[in-house]
Amino acid sequence: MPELPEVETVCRGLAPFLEGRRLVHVEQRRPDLRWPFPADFTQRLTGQRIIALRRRAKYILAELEDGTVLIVHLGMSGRLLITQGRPAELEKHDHVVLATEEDVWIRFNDARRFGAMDLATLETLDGHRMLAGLGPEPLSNAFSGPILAASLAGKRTPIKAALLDQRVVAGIGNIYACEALYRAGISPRRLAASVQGIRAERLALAVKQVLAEAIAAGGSTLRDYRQADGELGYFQHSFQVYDREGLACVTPECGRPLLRLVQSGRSTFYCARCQR
DNA sequence: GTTAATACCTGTTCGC
DNA sequence: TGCGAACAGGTATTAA
Repeated sequence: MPELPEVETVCRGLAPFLEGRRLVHVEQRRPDLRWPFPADFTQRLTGQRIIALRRRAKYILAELEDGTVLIVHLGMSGRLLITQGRPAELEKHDHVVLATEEDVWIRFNDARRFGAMDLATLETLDGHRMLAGLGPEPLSNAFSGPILAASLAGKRTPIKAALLDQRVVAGIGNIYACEALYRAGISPRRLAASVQGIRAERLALAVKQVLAEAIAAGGSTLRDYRQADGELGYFQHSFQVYDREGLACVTPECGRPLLRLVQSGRSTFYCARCQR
């Protein structure tokens, strides 16, 4: 389930193989993922040099030499597989295949097809429907306690749901929403509007810490990608509450069983004692 | 205008 | 063992 840290890890892992490289092969193997590909998708990419690879929220952005920007979203099951040389055979759900002049092959594999690819230009990027309206990058100075508090003011929805709202802060998914709330000691059921002052400060800090630690953990797995055939998209990371229903709260003086509840159709994991 | 529910998709897990 | 139901979840769309 790629959230911001996983996407950042994928981006960093791909950059050495793609930045400054020319795409000599672009193969689109079905008409759509979550949405249809642009009609001229392969034509606009083939032969282009990639100038830079970067991330915005959960999107990977590849800037091409003519100003085109390839937008990639991994959805929830999207993976990018890197091989030196053409793969002997493609796997099921390999939907897009790219190759560089250096004979590096990259496959976008996405069983559930919640992923997406689209094209924009540097000029139209900010207004692109996938990117317009995104909130601040949580790891940047554009995100802080006061900014979060202002964004939550008046919101009559649980704080958990608000954290998943990409307009409030970009890049957080279900897992890191749970983890950040646990770390901040805030109940997922708390009204978003009531997260102000010191609580908003704690939550903003928790979001930054949880994401930064996950990126650091992902970075340590990148070394392995560079050696063996790379599968970018997931990495193992240990969570304090996510998917730990019934297990003991890790806070030393607590140890109570963690609970699960469903909020707007999503599982939330939390400790009723440590989170208020 | 805001918030909640639903659709999309398929591999995996669980209960019978 | 086999089968079907439930579940996972990011985001656009629809409903309330």
